[in-house]
Amino acid sequence: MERVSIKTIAEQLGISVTAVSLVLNGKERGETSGRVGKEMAEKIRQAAREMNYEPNNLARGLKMGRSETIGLVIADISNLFFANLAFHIQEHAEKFGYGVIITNTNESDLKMEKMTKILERRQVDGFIIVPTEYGEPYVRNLTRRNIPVVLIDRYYPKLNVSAVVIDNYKASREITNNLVESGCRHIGLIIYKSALHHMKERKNGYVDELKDHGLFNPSLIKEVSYSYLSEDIDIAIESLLMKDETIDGIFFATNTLSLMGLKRMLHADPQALSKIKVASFDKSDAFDFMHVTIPYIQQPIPEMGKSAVELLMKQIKTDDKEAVTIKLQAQLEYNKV
Amino acid sequence: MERVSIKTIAEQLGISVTAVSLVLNGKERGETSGRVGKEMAEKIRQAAREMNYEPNNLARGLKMGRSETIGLVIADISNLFFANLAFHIQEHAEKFGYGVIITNTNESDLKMEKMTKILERRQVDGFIIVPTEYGEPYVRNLTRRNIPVVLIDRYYPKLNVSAVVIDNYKASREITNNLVESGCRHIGLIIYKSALHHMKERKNGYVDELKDHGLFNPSLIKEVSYSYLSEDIDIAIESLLMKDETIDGIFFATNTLSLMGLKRMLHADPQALSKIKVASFDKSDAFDFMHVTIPYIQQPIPEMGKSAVELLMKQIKTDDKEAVTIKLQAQLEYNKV
DNA sequence: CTGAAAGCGCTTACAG
DNA sequence: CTGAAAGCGCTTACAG
Repeated sequence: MERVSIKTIAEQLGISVTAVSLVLNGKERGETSGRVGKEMAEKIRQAAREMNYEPNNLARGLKMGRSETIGLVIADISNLFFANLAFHIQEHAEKFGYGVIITNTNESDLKMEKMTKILERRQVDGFIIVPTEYGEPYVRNLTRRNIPVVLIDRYYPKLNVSAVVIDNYKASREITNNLVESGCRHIGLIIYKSALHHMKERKNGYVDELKDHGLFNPSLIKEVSYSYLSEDIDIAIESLLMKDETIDGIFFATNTLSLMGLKRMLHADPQALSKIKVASFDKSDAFDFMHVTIPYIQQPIPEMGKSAVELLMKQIKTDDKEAVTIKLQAQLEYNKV
Repeated sequence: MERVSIKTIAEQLGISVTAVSLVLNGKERGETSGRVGKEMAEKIRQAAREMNYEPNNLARGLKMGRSETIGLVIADISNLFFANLAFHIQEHAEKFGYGVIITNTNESDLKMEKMTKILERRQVDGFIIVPTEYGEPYVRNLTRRNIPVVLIDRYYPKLNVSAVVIDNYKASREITNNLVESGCRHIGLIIYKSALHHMKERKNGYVDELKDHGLFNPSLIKEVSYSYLSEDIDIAIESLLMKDETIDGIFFATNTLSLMGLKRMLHADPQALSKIKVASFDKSDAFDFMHVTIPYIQQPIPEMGKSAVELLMKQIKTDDKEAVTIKLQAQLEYNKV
């Protein structure tokens, strides 16, 4: 059971590898390149089938200078939001005959540098990256060398790179407004302490919306750090619940934050949700089990994945390296009570 | 900004590519192959650094016949269990300098065939596969050609292939017994209708344990189909809750089933959990928000990923293709109430 | 200690 | 209509 290559087939049939390659790539009728007779073409195809020929994509990639592989750099594949994103990126890449190598950064810029380097060695044709805090230089390093890159979910505003994001500021205002409309007057925010632009936008949306209503109170903003998440959330919830009896709403800036925050809230006070209305960015499975309405921002994950792949493909297939930022619409939705 | 190859460096330094390759691979002191002088070696390393040389893994893979890539074939990356598994497989593969290409089958055997083929063309050195129902021929097709394969989470009992699984039968008995011990007498089972061995084991564990207690009632087993999941679960819950007033326990055979089943249960009757005790395979985030104790089987996901990678590496690096089945211990755990 | 050369499996410009 | 040959970027047996 030897490895069967194009050469094996050629020898078997007593013809040239050229003919075999041409036919198997459907180029036997090409203009510039040679043509192969109809019956010979059929013979080749049959032989390939019989011998279970499978092309070697490594060799093809080496010759063509294209690996037909996308490097996906995300924060953490075990986070449901990113897992969903990865799923859709993959499904869509497949339609272009592209494979996806997934790597995790765990929100570390050092790992981001490492992962982009590893993927580059593997000759990926382009990158889809969920950029981390302080990871800007590594993205710039890629684009400077004209390597196709599309950022997703987040982006660096000062960097001229294609990106697929949602309007975080607008979504944040919208959901904050929703809390206000439903009667909340003292709305806390639990958000990551981060230099990332989308976090700032979420914060600004909340701040501006509350200011417009004359309800802004900076002491109700609790910033937690990714590295000490569990501890910080405990403290944040504690301080919002205990120290401020008037609190009647909490906006969680991500699904992880809402999941952990809700646990802590309900642990501290099982009746907390009857006094405090909760809203969140992204959905969590747990929402469907709360007995109160929870508005959340539903990001259009399938479209985000699709757009990112398409933007990247355009960069790969053409020389059009112009940076395009696609802002998709997020929806305000509610859990089923 | 031209692509810098080993040749570029060689020309720059006026030496042979042999020397450059040897040094950059740390083989300048090799026994059989040539040796390179110390100062020349240093010069080469420095040039590589200065020129930002990155090796081309495609070329290396083609020459070596190894791509240092693992093909991961799972059912669905957006399922939390598999996402976690993928995460740990990746983290561990990285330690061996291996990358992971992830593909989804969505539980379809046809996609399994397609994905293994695609990954083979990409010259992956081995496969880690969560096998689907009726996917046996495609796994056999790989092993027959001596391609390294490790099955994970599930396996085909008749196929002699390495696998990393847990003792589903035992875990199922254990958790069923737990329900019995806590007083349940009429325990329903909601499980996938599937020919997959691990599902049968979960079912058998439940059946045998109940028989031992004289509590077995076949009409309490509800098998749902993957393709009509939502509808089937509705029907199953309906029939367990409505038609059988005596039911006092339900064992869900996977986390997806328990998540959807719980939603349906609580929708039908918000007080359902005070009358019916629930147990599950695998944890769901929602459990922490239930106000009752839910025992669940915690699979050792990090160890599963680690073992699978190690088994595969052994197959790849040695000629030892002997099939090894690793059965890991699952833990019975509880949500925090 | 060092280099010329073959070859991994492909694609394709070039020459018949 | 068809084939011989070069070359993608590596590694390594072989010969000096």
